[in-house]
Amino acid sequence: MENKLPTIKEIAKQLNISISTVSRALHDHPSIGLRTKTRVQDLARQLQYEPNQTAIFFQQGKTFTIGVILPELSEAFFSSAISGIEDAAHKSNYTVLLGQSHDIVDKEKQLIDTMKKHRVDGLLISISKNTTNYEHFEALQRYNIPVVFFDRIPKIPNIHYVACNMINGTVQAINFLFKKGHRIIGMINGPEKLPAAKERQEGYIQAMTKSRLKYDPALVLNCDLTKAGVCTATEKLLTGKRRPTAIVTFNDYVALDAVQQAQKMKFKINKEVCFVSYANLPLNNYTAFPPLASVEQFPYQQGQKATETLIDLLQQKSNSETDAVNATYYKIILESQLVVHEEN
Amino acid sequence: MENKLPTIKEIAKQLNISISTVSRALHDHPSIGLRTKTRVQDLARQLQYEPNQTAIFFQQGKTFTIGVILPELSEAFFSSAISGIEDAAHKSNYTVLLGQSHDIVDKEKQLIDTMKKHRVDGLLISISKNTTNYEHFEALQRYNIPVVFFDRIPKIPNIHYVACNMINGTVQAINFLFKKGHRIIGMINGPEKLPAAKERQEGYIQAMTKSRLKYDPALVLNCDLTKAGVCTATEKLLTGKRRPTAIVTFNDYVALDAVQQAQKMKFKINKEVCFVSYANLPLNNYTAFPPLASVEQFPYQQGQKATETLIDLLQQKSNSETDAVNATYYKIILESQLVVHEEN
DNA sequence: GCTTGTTCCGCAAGCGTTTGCACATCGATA
DNA sequence: TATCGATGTGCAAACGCTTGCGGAACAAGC
Repeated sequence: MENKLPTIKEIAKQLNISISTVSRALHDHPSIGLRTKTRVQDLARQLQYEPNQTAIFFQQGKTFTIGVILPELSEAFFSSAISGIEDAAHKSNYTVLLGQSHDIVDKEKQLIDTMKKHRVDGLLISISKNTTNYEHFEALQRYNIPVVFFDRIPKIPNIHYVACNMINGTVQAINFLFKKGHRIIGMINGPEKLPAAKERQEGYIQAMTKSRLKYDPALVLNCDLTKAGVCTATEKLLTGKRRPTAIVTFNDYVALDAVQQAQKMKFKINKEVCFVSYANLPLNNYTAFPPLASVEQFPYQQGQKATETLIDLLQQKSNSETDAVNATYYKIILESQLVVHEEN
Repeated sequence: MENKLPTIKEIAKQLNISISTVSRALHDHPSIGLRTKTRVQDLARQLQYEPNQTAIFFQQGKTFTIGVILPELSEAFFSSAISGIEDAAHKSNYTVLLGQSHDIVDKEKQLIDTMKKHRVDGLLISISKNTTNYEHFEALQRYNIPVVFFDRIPKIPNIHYVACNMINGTVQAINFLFKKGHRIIGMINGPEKLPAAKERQEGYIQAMTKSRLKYDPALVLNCDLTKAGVCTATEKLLTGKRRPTAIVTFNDYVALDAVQQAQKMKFKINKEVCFVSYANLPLNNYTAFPPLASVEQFPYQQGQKATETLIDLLQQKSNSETDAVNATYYKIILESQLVVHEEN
């Protein structure tokens, strides 16, 4: 029951050599003779020696850890993203330190602090939707710890980020509906201030004008994404002057709520009104009236890509000791993509 | 652009006092005079001093980090669990180091190694379903790093774990169906070797015998949880000699697949055959024929509880330096609970 | 005046590792 | 024989922080 873990010092003592020799032997340093090298390695194995990473972290000023801060781990989008992050990190021998903000700004700040204290090498952040002040992010720059934002991105200059272009997917969605003969197309969007909502609206406008349908603001409704909000919006659209025959909804859950509301109003789904949405969650395979199509945002890939660029950044940093204020900022945009569901 | 972060040494130099005084001043040590204490604290603030945690981790041999290893981050159950874990950890000022095994034994081993190297204070593990050899877990004991298993628990003695008792929930499910008049009740279970499946079956048998219904093994089918497997099982049950009027399924997804298959076979759902399942996922609110009821397993709470007991363990450990081989092993069982869905 | 007790502070060791540099040994070369 | 590369090894500093212990300075008590 030797409680103390073996150290190189211990090995050195037993072999009557210096600790530096042991260290080098364990690292296959060329200047160590074969004899001693094998002696050291054998004893190390026998003692089940494992280097104390905390000492190494400390000594090297590097932890091979990347911090991840996101709003809600249990949300499908983020749990896919974190999965991609973990996989990518693991591939490059990095480890993931995790924190969720629950969309609370204070907790977000706390987490950044914790991460800073833990001396993470870099940070991956998807910001809380209530964050309006970005000082705590800018502070990170001064600490020289690289950040890559993803999905939810603050409106500040000179940052790295990975995001998914919703405009393109939205255009695809509208075109899809247009080809099916729809001419009056509504949209139940998210909260106005949400960037994700703005992009969807922009795509909507682009596609509508390009299709020579006029853009009618009355057909685009913002809502708070609660069930009640969605129902209200649905009702408003379906009882409005120009009743849409198709509705694009902010995400799959909104679509489901909207479908329910439409049914309650005795509309025949897919006959009198049909839906298209975002996210493409697996549950679409099971619901009674899934949206006809859904815009996939590739959360796993976003997480993966964000991690890869962060690790890139870290490697650049350690290579160029010159610290050549490498003022290139990665702005990586994945394209969203419309997935049309089987029509059965 | 001072790249170097301030250290206590820096503060000491500027104030012309020793670093030990600075250290103590920053910790409000009683033996430091008020004057110097405030001087130090002021300068620290001004310099935006932050202690280097890696140095502290190293020095104290403690990282305030707990490692979490689970099979799949993007699965609803685990993402809820990790959410509970993170919340509980954060409350006690611990941070979460994350890894997913993807149910691959080798990756699980690797992760344990990484965690060990990172000198996590403790470990939370839900084992890969392919893990049959438990040596790598037992090795942890020798390193004196406490482990709390949750949900998926290895069959080895003397471990701490948190789990959810599925027997009780299953009994509730069967009783629920019994009260509704069902007398022939089938079960589409998971893979035979899966402990979760065994428990469900045990609950099934208990409830059936207690209700004076005889236990008919032909009514309990194992499947591999793929869509095809579920369909086969469903078909077999519904064309069998004793056709069940109700079926308990391994989880909500299985229920949905089974419902689809039953419909394909022209059975009227909820009339000729109805379903009860496990997990109680939110998607049940949206599907055409959700199970009548679902056994909730409280993943968030399981994660939370596991984290709390782990932290308990850690505190005991640091308190009793006596290392009084505290041979009490926590075996915490949460009760699952049947949630009956609105009948509308 | 001497002892005793406070109050405040510094010295230095130690945590485990890496690494620049110096040094010893030795066979080979001039 | 003196010089010189190799080749192999050790010394010691450094990373930033905590903490046991010793000690200076000063006031109070006898």
